Amino acid sequence: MQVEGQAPPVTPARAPRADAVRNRKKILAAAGEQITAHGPEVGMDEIAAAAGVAVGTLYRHFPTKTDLVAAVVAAYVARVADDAETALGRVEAGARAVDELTAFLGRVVEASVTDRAVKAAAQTLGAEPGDRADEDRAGVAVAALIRAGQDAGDIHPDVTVSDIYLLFSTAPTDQPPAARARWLALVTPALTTWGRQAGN
Amino acid sequence: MQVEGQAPPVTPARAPRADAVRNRKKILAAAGEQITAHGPEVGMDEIAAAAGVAVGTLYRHFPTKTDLVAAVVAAYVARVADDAETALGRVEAGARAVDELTAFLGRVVEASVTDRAVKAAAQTLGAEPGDRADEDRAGVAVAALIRAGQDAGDIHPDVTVSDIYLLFSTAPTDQPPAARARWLALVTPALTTWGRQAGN
DNA sequence: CATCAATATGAACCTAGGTTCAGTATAGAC
DNA sequence: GTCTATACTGAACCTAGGTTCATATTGATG
Repeated sequence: MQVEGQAPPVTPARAPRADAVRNRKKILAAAGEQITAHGPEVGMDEIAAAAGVAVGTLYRHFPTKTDLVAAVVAAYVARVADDAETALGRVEAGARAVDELTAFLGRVVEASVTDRAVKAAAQTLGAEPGDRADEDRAGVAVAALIRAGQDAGDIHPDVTVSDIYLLFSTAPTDQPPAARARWLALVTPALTTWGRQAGN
Repeated sequence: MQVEGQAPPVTPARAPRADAVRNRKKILAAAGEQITAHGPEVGMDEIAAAAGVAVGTLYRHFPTKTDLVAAVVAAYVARVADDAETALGRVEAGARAVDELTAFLGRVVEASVTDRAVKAAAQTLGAEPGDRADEDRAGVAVAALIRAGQDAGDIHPDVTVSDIYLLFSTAPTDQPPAARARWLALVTPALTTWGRQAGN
C-alpha cells in the first residue's frame, strides 16, 4: 500500500546497505531451497550455512523462523497467482477454460510436490502470509476461469473457488507420481458437467 | 496370532502382574484420549498424568513414544476393519454395495476428524503398525465391497482398493463439517459408473 | 507371613534447535 | 582518510520434551 515518489515525512530511514540487500536475497533463496529439499524442519543453522551467512544474520532479517518461512510461502503463492493469471490470459485468447483449469490444477499439484515442505511449513508453523494480495490475485483469476468454463457449459454450475482450494489442499503430494496422476483422474471429473462415464 | 490354550514351551515368562495389566489399559485409554484431543504433540508427561501414572510407567510398557502412538493407531485401524466387515455383512444380506461403500467412506472420514491427531501421529512419527492383520482385514473387506458394487454395475470397473485408500488419505479432516460434506459430494461420484451429471 | 522379583515413581539427564548478544567488520557519508 | 551507524559473526543461552535410572512399592509365591 506504500505509494512511492513521495519523500517519507517522518523516520527518514536511510536506504539499506548494499550487503544487507544482497544477503537478504541469498537468505530467501537458500531458505527456499533448503525447505523444499529437506522439509520445514531444517535448522536455522543449515539455512544459514546454505546462504553462506551466520545465524545471527538470519535473525537480523527475519525476527523468527516463522517469519522466514512465511516469506518463502509468500513467494510460492505469488508463483501460483502468476500461473493462474497466465492461464486466464490463454482462455481470453481463445483456449478452452476447462482445459486450462484442469491443467492449472495439475501444475499446482505437481509444484506442490517439489514445494511440499513449503505447504507443510505453512500449516505446521501457522505461518501467516504477510500479504494477502497474491492470494487474492490467484482467487480472482481462478474465479474467472471457473466462470468462463461454466459459460461454455463444461464446468458444473455449482463449482466454486472454494471447491478448487478444497481439492488443492487435499492433493496427495506425498504419494508417488502414479498415485498423484490417478488422484487427478479421479478428482477432475468432479468439476465437469459430463462426469465420468464407464470406460473412461 | 498368538494361539492360546497351549503352554509356551520355552521362556516360561510368568503371567504379568495384575496392576501391570490394569495400568497398560489405563495408559492406552489415556493416550488415545489425549492424542485425539490435543494432537500427537502431547507430552508423555500429560499422557502419564491423564492415565494417573508416572512417566516411567509409560516407558515400562512402551519403550518409546513412537511405540505408544503405534499402539493407539493399531486400535484405530482395528475399528476401521470392524466397520468395513460390518458393511460387507450388510451387503451380503442384500444391501446395495455402492451405498455401503460410500457410507463407509463417509464414516471413516468423520471418524478421522475426531481421530485426526491419530492419523497425523502415524505420519509424523512414522509409526509402523506392529500388526498388519487388521489392515489386511480392512483391505479384504473393502475389496469385497468394491467387487460387489462392480458386479451390480454401480461402481466403475477400474476402481481399486488403492483408490479408496488414496481418497481416504486425502480427506480434508481439518476442514469444517460443511467443507467435508462438500468434499464427499465432489469425490464420491468418482467411484460410480454414472459420474456426476449437471444438476446433481 | 516372609521374601523377592516385577512394577511404579519422578526427579534428573540429555539432546535438539530456536534465539540472543557482545564483539567485530564494513558500507557509505563527510 | 576518518568516522559511525548498520550489518555480520558465532559461541553461548534457554527451553521443551523425550528418556533414563536409583529408589520405593507391591503383587504373587511358598
